[in-house]
Amino acid sequence: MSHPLTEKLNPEQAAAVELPAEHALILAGAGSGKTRVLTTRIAWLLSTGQITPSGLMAVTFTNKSAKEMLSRITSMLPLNPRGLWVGTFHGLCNRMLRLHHRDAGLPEAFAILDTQEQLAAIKRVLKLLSLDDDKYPPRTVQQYINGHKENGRRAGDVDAWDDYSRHLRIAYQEYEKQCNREGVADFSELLLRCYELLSHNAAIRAHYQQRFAHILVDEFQDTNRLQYAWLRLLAGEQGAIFAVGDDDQSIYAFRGANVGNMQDFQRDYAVKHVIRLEQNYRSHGNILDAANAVIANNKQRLGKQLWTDASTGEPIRVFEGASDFEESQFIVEEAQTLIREGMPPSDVAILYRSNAQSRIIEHALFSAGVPYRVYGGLRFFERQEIKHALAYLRLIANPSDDNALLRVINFPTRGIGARSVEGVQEKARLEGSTLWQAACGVGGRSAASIGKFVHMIEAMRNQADGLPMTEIVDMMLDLSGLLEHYKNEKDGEERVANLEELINAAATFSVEEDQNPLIAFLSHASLEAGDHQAGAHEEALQLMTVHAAKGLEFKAVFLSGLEEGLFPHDNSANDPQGIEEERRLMYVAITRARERLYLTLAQSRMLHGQTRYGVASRFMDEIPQSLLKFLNRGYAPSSYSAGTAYNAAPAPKLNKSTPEHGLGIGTKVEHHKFGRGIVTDHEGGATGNVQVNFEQHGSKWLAVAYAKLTVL
DNA sequence: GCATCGTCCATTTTT
DNA sequence: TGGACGATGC
Repeated sequence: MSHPLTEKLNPEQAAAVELPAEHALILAGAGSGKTRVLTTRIAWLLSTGQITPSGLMAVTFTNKSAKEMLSRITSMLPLNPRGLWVGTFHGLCNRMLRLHHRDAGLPEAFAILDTQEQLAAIKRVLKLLSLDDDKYPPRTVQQYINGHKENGRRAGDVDAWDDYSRHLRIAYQEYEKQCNREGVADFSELLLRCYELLSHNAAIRAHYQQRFAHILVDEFQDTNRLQYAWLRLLAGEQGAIFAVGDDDQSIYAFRGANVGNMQDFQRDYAVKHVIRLEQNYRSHGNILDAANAVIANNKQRLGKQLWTDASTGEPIRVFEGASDFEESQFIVEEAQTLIREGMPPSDVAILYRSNAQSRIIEHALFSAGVPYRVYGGLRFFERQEIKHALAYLRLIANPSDDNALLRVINFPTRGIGARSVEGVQEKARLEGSTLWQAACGVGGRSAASIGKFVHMIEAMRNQADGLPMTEIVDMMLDLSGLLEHYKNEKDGEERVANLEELINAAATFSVEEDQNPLIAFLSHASLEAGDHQAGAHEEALQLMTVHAAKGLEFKAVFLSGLEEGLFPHDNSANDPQGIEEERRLMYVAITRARERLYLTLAQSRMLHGQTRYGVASRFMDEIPQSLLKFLNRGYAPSSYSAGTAYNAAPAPKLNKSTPEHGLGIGTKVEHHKFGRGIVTDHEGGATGNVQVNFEQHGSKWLAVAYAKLTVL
């Protein structure tokens, strides 16, 4: 007897959907239908009457997946998505903080600082404290602050043991004060503040604990400690947490994600229900076998093995270019062939480990006239003109927002120079007030221009009251002179168009009845910076980093730059944890492909202005040779890295000539002890030394006369 | 206030 | 190599 909702699911999926109202951990492999399970679970809970829409919460990391989840739920059940608490961690915390802003100690119209704005705010703090930029780089301080917040620590909770750490703590402390004075919250603040709201306020905590009988979490492996603590607080004694995740796809440790939360969750709640979703509906057999083989090398795993009903499919194709140029060339030609044979360009992805690799590929694509789209560019709400417009809107909502004030006090220019601004800042510092308060009472030389600015903002505030959102934006663009400014600017057409698009965005933005539209719109702008660029679904090749590809799938995938140093990246090479994360990244990359996978690498690559000679990635060797098909001239089956590669196409030389001993850069050699390697540098002629990058033993300098190197 | 020059740096990134 | 950012000069 199965429920209609679960009829089309496999046994594990169905079992997960129909679990009792108790804590559960679903280990969902790549392509195993985890979103489907999550949304069907929600629909099942609702349609069987176990819960009402207001009794559940579903948390995701990105707006995209939150939207996806909502739309899938509403397609299964007739529901008003408004009442559902489905959203991102940040979005849901924001929602709670707005509802209880007084208890949370925040002004109603608190602004949300994005990463850039937080950095700007930190720079101001450092300046105020006269902390040296070189010794205390703003970015480091930012990481320090966010790191502590993500572990639930306020400045007062932080340890300091020497001058340096004491200064960092002071900076954190001052930053906290400044944010409170200005009524702003950064991203991690949303979470921490919400956590504190729940932990300090028993009534509010009890309310939500009673309300949310079911809490469903997507991408659980990406949660940080604070998010986990927040979930625990919300669940309380009665709430059931349904956590879905894949430890093998944990690739965000560098930004605080703690895979350990999965084990902690099992332990903390003595989770009885652990279900593995291992049937993959995405990729052909060979691709899955490769992914399984690679990830099997990781020690720290909860354990999973993907399988499929699909056929073995094609072999995985390997191409090794003599240079990065040749590699790109190959990718472009091959992609063109695929397209010619009828594959939709948007179903072909070119993936790389780091953004810098995209340039040469883009160049090749551009030269060949192949349309492509790079993910990860500037997003709508991050554009300069939009940021300026938003700053005005923020001042309307909350004039204490110093960040916003500084951004636009003299933009468009209105005769308030750096000196005048410093004057206001000094006054504010002395009075312990916000810039706005200081600006209101400014006298002296700059009084006139600053007074005009103050009056302008006040006029906007007065006019905005009661107006619909579009008219507020329209009025602001007019009174501020922003639109005028960009209209007069040469090449300003696109910016003008973007500002007009902002009016559109305001028009299509809908708010719930009890919300202040301006505040809601500003939250929306901060929390959903907007899709990367227009034209997401254009018929074009898709270029992106492996990180950005997580969650996506393509018929054909080119995975480029498979060299030691790049993938796995040098910076992760030294610690086992780092290598395991890189390997998970490799696993994510492989499992993006449905039917065809290309692995490409280059013997030489331009990096930081210098030619580097690399060795094939260790991850290549972890894939069984039987799954691979080498497209270049024949490779020996055991190891095809440097040593066994073809020796046609001499590697491009630096400005060094080949020395007498013949061991020029790029020569493949073998050493009796270190094995195969490739010459990467030399000095001192025939009696001198050569630098060899060995496959197994890394880079070494050797004396030519003694080393007994065999040229391969 | 803006342009230009030099210096420094160089995974991955959503909210 | 090239971009981003800060200091310098008009």
